[in-house]
Amino acid sequence: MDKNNPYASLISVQALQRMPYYLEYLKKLKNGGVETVSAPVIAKHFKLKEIQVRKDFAAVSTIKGKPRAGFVTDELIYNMEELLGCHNVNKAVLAGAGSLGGALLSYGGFAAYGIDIIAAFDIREDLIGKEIGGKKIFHADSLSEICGKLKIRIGIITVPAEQAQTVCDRMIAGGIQAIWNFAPRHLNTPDNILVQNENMASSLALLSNHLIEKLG
Amino acid sequence: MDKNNPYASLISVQALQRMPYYLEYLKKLKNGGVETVSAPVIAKHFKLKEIQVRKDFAAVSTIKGKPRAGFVTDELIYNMEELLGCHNVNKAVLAGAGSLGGALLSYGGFAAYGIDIIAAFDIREDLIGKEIGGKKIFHADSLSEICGKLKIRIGIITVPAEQAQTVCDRMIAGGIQAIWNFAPRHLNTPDNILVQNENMASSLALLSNHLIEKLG
DNA sequence: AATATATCGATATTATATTACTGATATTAT
DNA sequence: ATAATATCAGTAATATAATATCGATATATT
Repeated sequence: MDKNNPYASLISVQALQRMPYYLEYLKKLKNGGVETVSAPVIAKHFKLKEIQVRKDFAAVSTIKGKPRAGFVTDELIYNMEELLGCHNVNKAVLAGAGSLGGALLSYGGFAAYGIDIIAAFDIREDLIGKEIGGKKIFHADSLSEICGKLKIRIGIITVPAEQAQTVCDRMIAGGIQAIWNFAPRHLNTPDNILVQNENMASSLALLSNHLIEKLG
Repeated sequence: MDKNNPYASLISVQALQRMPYYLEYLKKLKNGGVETVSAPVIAKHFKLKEIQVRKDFAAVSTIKGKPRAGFVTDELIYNMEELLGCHNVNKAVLAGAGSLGGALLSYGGFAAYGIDIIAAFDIREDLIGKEIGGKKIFHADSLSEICGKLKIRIGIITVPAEQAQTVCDRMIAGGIQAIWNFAPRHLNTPDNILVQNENMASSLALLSNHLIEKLG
């Protein structure tokens, strides 16, 4: 849903999405004392073809593998982390502190990907002023202003579909550059704003369809 | 991460993932009294090419559009819902009633996609016996047994990465056919089990990478 | 030291998804 | 009634991603 964007990089979307899996596994291997790893080993673990793994590794950096030994685990990890921005820190805000928003606020895993949620917003008076996962909740009316002042670049939308566009507009007014949209609705945005959709329904669509094919 | 599966249908994954977006918009149009809609109109709304929209529509069914008028909104909706299994009901269980699991249990949107979560499982004693979103929480030890007895076909995994494989094995032992995996780890499963991964890190990978390309 | 072998990188091929093209057709306008 | 036009369906072309092939090379084995 978010093709046609002018910021597409050389590495394919599919390859990028495989990276976090590689990364997690590589870290596990490293912790186990494994210093080098070959494409066939990784491929077998993930049930992928070894050529694809090698291509993916080639895409993250210029490091080369050695015949018979494979790749240096540490180098792969570092380069993947670099590619994924794990070494940067990007400040983000979250709009919609409901059940999903709350779950994201409580989730500790974003730091590893260079995302730091520094504040949350909602319109429900009973939530404002409270904290979830150590993040304070402000009134949505102050969204643009706070984003602007703190130079936030990433906005996370976890409000109901009906409010998604409004929140999106406010984020953009506040200078947000990238939006991670969990609302099941298409967002209308200027071309220079990156929208990354995370629609449960899209995922369910695959699951349901597969089930139908498989079980009738 | 879940290619090479023998149940791939004729319609592409990408097209399938666009369907929920179309569906949501079509329903909105229908509520507004719109009886027919053309590919160019839909394409403009989603910033897609009209050819792609037409191809996608052609993929969901054999219904044809009429030159100048377009497609009958109702027919499109019905056929998409059929494709996505919205008219079926598939029972599901969820393992891991933490913040993300809890959010999913509280989420009301699954019914629209034919998924009915009937029970949750966890290992934390303080959660067992309680309810979240009207769904009772049982001890994870009884997972296989209950899945088997109730003939559950779908399992949702929202446990931490370390426990994901164990939970997955139990689900399969209980006869689960399809797994929706939110744990950031690859699951090792027999070929006849469908695994649909929903990895936040994969999504973040795209977001981070785009930000780097765009903002440095 | 010579040979075998696992793994590599580079290039070529195939498969899949997207986009373009062309002629047909139903509605609207003249 | 005729002409103009928006939209369609079907086929062709292009772009992208996945996979296969092949010669090169570093380590291990004899």
